[in-house]
Amino acid sequence: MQKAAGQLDVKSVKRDTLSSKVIDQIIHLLVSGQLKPGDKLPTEMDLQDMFQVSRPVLREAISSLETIGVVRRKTREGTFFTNKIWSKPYEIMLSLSSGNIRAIAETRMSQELGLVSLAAEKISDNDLHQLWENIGLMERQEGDYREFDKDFHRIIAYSASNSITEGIIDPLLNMFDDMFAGIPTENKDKRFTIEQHKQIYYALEKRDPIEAHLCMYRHLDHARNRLLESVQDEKNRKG
Amino acid sequence: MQKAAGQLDVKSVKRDTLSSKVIDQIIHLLVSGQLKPGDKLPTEMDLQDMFQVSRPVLREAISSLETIGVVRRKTREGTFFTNKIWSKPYEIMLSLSSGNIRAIAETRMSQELGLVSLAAEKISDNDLHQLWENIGLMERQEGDYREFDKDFHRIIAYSASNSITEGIIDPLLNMFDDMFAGIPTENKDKRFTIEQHKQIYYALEKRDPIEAHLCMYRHLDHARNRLLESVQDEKNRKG
DNA sequence: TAATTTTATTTGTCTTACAATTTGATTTAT
DNA sequence: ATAAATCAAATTGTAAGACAAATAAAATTA
Repeated sequence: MQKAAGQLDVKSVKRDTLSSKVIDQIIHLLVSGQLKPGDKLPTEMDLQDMFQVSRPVLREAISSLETIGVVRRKTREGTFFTNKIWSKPYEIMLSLSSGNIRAIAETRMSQELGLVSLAAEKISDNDLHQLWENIGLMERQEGDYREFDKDFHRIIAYSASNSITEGIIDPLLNMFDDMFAGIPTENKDKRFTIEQHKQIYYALEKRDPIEAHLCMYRHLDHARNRLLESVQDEKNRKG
Repeated sequence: MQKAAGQLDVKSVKRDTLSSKVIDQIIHLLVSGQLKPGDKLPTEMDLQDMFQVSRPVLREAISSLETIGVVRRKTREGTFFTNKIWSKPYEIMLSLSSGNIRAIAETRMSQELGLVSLAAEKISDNDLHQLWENIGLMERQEGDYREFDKDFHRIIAYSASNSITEGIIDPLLNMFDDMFAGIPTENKDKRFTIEQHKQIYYALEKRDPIEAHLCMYRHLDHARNRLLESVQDEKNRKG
């Protein structure tokens, strides 16, 4: 088999600590069907007995699973498997790309292009209605419209109803938006953005995954180019 | 602002434990530019001093960051920020969808459709060569060709060179493949799959994101339908 | 029956101690 | 002078025991 990046880097092989073994065993409760999303896990004391480890080791494992979004804990109430991965884990992951404009832009393109294809198949009439309303609100907005812009993309991403990967959208939109901080937007940008949003809306209305992808690709390609150009201008001004 | 799923679910708001605060502060070392991917973190003892917490709390935080893929640790050597997110974190996240055939199939579609669009822009001549070789190997394979099938998709996904999300592909391909376990593949399936792989290859060779998406969409739509039908047949046989 | 108080459950944080791994320094042998 | 063996040190890995905090549930009181 050809070498894959994930297999080449020895350092990425998971280290065999007790805590990581506990994680695998807890995950196995899901994979084997013994427990399912939403279910309550045994108490820390019970898990300690089951896995025969110390409490700090057990808590490291559970804290890790909470950070990655697979469990949630509440004092006195207990520990539960979640139903979906929320945004914080992705925010943490994406922090590795902090300041890396190209990486953030490309991650955004990759995720949104995939999600819009799925959204075209699954989008509800209510989501379509919300998209149309959002376009109207953005048109009428006098000042900063970027929050409406983000909402447009957010609605589409969540309409794909993907419980594992939808949580990536908010951190991505926020990081992308943060990179425009201090860079003025022009009115022609707004009109063009609205025009592109409408085209995406029409493609989604037709529930056409191919056309939705095409329109979204054009939109995000444009947004990426504007971002890279703005940052280049900023560097030229400061240079 | 319209309600977004991530904001509606109060339980997804991150709890304010000391360990989670330490995570935020460590992440801030990256976001603020004080440290960057690949850099070594201060020792556990130093971090304990910096953040004024106990060692178990500190270790819970670091274990969490290791599980989510943002740091790696080695006894005696120290703790380092990673350069990319590897597969294990995604495997853990995806375990929430264990047994959920539709969710896995849709996640795979979403991710691969996004990654192929990016790959069309970025793919190297070497990757193209590897894809063509893979098609040849798959054609000549007498028995089980599924490993070659996965390799084809793996090469494309990694050729997009996205350090944050590329790690999702291996667990996805494996989970998707596991669902075919016990379901026999027919020779006509193989010929059709090779045909579709070739079309994806040609689109990538042209470096055409729109066409690459279209071909990949057709391929994955077909694979998803075959999976759902096979599982339905299996249920009918057992029912 | 509703409000208040008490109890119990479970997670959250901490201190102290020792173990394990492995890198780097030192000593010894050739 | 160099290689091999041994030792010391640095840092992470694991554990026991204790107490705190949050809060759900039970018991008591009005």
